Amino acid sequence: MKAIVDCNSFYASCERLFKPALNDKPVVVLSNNDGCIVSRTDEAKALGIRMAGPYYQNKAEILKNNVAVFSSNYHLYGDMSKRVMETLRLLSPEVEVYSVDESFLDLTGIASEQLHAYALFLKHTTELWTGIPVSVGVAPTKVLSKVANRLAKKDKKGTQGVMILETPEQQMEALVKTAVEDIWGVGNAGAQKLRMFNINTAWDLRNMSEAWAGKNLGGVVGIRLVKELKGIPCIEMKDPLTTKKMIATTRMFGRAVYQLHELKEAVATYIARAAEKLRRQNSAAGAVSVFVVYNDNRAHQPYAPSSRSAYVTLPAATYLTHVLIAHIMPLLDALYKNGNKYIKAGVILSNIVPCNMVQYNLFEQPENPALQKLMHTIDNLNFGMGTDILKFASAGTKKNWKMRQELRSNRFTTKWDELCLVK
DNA sequence: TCTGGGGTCCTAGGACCC
DNA sequence: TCTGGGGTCCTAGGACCC
Repeated sequence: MKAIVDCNSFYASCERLFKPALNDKPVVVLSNNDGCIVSRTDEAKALGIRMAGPYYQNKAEILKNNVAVFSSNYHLYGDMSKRVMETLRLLSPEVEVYSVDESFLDLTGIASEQLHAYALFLKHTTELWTGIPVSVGVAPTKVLSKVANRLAKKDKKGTQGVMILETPEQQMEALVKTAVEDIWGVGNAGAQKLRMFNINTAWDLRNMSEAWAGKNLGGVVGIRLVKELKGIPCIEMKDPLTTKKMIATTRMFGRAVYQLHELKEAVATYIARAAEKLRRQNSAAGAVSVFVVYNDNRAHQPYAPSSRSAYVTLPAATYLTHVLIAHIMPLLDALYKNGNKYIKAGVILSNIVPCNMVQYNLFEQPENPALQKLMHTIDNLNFGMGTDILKFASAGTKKNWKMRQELRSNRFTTKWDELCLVK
């Protein structure tokens, strides 16, 4: 059996933790640039505030109902996430961190009659140790455990935030109550197609043949999905040591940018951030691409931006920030068009390899060990003393293109000067 | 005025090889 | 008159996730 432990309204719960007066009150958290609503408490959901809805469109409703609003505070959420995951690792031998707010646990070896008590124990211990409320779904497959988790979360009183789907009867009851668009792995396109075939619930889909799913639901993906719904595991636990195959840093600008030198500053900053992530997993990148998003002046549609991108394969894989910058800047020169209004840019590192396996050739010599040490030192200083204590000159110093975050709470758990004060 | 950021996996189709 | 078949590798793009 597998469990999924999922934090309830994770970002909003992190904010509540340091403002207990907000317990039982509606709270929402916004995306970067205070653009969209990305986390809502049950009270905010009950007001009809939609997930991923633009903030400005919900502002009236938010003001009227006295909803507490926060900008994203990734220092705080990242640190709380780490605490939750560390707690789970102490309680269970095999934990796969699936996202910032959820993990799969392998429950092999726990007897049937113990499952419910164990799931409750996971939930209570996590909440006691971290202060973050969670829901737990348990089932033979990952897809079914997500079904269980969703129902547990929807009916917290009735289920105590825990649901086990072990017997065929339990599974049928849960699947009948789950609409196709609420199944993990079924998106908008898939749901529409299923509805056309008059397949409306997860139970309907479970009863289709694998051959049908293979033909109509995207080949192997569809077959896997139907099997998982039937209780046959196809999506296994992932090795926690796997490294990322792609590393991206992309941002909307806080205000539009017109000048090439500003665009270059922003992109150099993103490269530095991406290279940091690369070094953290001891990898090197063999290719890098850059893209810019802009509104040109002829565009009459209010939100119909265009984009351009460029790609370069490096002579040898590298994790050195300045080497990456040197390869990207000429691409940016070529992409830039004077007069365009730039609203976003990003870099994507790919062809990622472990840094001790870099292939050199006749013309590319291995990195100088001194440079390796320099990167290590920069990373350590930036980590210990705050991001951007040390940086490359090409990243600029003014950064007036940086994103807006007007409603950010304190970084209570990661900055000395922002600790919670107790009178 | 105003709509995020960072990932994974799969498929189709082209280039190339013998 | 008549012009194969099978395989691999790579890339772009779509769908999906939180």
